[in-house]
Amino acid sequence: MKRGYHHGNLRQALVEAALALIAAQGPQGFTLSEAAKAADVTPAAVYRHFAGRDDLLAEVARQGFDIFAALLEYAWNDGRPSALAAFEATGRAYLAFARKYPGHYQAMFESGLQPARHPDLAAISARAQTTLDRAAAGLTEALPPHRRPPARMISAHIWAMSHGVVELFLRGNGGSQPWPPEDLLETGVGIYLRGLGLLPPDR
Amino acid sequence: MKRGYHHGNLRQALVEAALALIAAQGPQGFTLSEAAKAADVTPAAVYRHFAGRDDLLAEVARQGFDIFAALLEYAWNDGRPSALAAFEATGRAYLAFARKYPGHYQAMFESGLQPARHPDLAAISARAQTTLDRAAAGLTEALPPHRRPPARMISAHIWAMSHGVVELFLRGNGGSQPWPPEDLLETGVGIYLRGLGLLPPDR
DNA sequence: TGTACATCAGTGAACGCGCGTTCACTGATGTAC
DNA sequence: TGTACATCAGTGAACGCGCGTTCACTGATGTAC
Repeated sequence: MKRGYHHGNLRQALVEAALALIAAQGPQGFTLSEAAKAADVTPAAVYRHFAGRDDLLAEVARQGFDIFAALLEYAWNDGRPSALAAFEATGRAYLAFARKYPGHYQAMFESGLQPARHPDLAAISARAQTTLDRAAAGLTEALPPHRRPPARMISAHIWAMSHGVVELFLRGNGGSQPWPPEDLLETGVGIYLRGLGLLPPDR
Repeated sequence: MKRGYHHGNLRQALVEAALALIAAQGPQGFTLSEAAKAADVTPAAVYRHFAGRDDLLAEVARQGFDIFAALLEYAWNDGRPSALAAFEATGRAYLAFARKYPGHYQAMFESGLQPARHPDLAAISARAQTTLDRAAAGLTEALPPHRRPPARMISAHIWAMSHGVVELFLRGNGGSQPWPPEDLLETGVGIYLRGLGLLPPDR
């Protein structure tokens, strides 16, 4: 793509360069200078669009949370066709996001940046959390109140298992397993739902 | 502690300095130079004991896997007093290890070093994996064969949930939750075991 | 329609810093006689 | 028991490198008249 002195959309080009670097080398393999070079621009030019390295990284994470929340909401689809089916779709969407957007995922969960220092980040990540909570709440409505755990607890369990599968079996930190991550998550969530009493105990 | 020209046990002192740095600042916050400084020694002295930065980090991880495998084996205790109780103890031991040895844990699972490049590391981590597998296998013996999932799959599920709880709720990457990580893991594993048919469905 | 000018995105050089690593060396330790 | 000497753990200075960041600047763009 030709360009002259002015880039056109350097801000987004830098975000995408950062994404590629993170996806290829992990969140610590990303440097401001390399992102600038990948965008065919001097490192100093970055400062026209971001306050510095951390700010660029935060923007990557912010866009990630945006996509993440949208994907989860789409998968949840207001609990249709059934709370159970929608819940399972949400779990699958989690893993699909991690697989399809590895740069975003790592910026969000493995880059070590504190959401406290970027308030908009905390807000938008809360949106994703809310979707997970709603999916869990919809699920538990089928349960009699006396054995209905808090929705927030269920979403935490599912989130933990999903995140664990991503870190250990998608990223490979847990060595190789005989099953693809998708199958591991699906069976794990299935057993868990059986334990909640939402799936028949036998097979 | 007084010391003269010779340190006495610099090798282990460097490992411990690295552990403290990793625990305090994450696996990327550790540098060879700072570890040397913490051990009150010139950076060049490190090369008397390690091939370089990566080698020191790998030794930290190796010692971590050693402790980890031992703790899991101790908790499993050959399936006594019952396979179920021993399995639950193993799950608790996982989280206890992550809490008590944060430097080791991060070096093992978050430092991004490839076990392939350190063969002894791969071997010793397989030992921990084997303990988890055995615990899962002992557990499933109580199940009728027709609904007995592979032990390796069960251990992968539990490992994923445990690791997820550590990363999200112990390290704080998942925001704050109303429950301590220990409770989240305990309830999550409980529901999962119910789903396997190993705990009574009601309460 | 043409020109003067304000705006501001990107340049290029420079900075101080900490990193991992190397090298010739020094001085403490412990062993042989 | 005392001395000469080999061993080798740690020193101190230096290296090249890439990092994030700053600064005065330049030149493209688009608007006012």
